[in-house]
Amino acid sequence: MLPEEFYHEQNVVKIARSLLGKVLVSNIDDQYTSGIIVETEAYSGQNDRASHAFGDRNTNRTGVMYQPGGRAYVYLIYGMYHLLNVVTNVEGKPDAVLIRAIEPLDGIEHMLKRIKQQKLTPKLTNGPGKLTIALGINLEHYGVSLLGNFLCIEDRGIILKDEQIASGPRVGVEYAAEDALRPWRFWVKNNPFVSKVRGK
DNA sequence: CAAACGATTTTCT
DNA sequence: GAAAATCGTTTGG
Repeated sequence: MLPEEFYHEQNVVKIARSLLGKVLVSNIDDQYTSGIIVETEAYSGQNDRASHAFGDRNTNRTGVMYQPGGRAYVYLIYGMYHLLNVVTNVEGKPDAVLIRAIEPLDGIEHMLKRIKQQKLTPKLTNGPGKLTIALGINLEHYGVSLLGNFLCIEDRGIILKDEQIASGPRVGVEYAAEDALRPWRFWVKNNPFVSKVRGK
């Protein structure tokens, strides 16, 4: 399991890049499931117009981002889907990395059952709203530690070379003015589990 | 207290 | 390509 210090790195973009190839593990409802992280996006605190914490909005919803790194920030989007973020940086610096896609590894049959599918296809986890269903993540896991039983991230020795990693503008943040252009989305090239860009 | 809206996905045409 | 599904958070009166 990754040490607490990993999440305290001050450069959230650096963490987003290095989370690729790590393994996200959930142990929820006595079901052990996991997947390799293949797509992430960095959200950088008060100065990022795309971040929920832009303008120093420390509310009940965004509060966990102000905690020290190493927790999960789970929230509901469009009234139907949960998205999972990894809180980073130190206390008072609301940075987070959105996990957009994973490649299923352990407990695939449990994940298929959760998302009501028969066989393994990229549709299982190739989107931020779907991987949370597959891993059994919901609002009950808002603020849980990534160093605890329910959720954690492991390094299983998967090494990605720079040429296997692509980066570009983030998804769904066109409203964020100049911040929308920042290449803070990272994904593994040619990996079928990376999410498709919406509407194309 | 009421109303609008979003870091998405699926389905239908 | 367009639209619906659906609810906690935010914003305004």
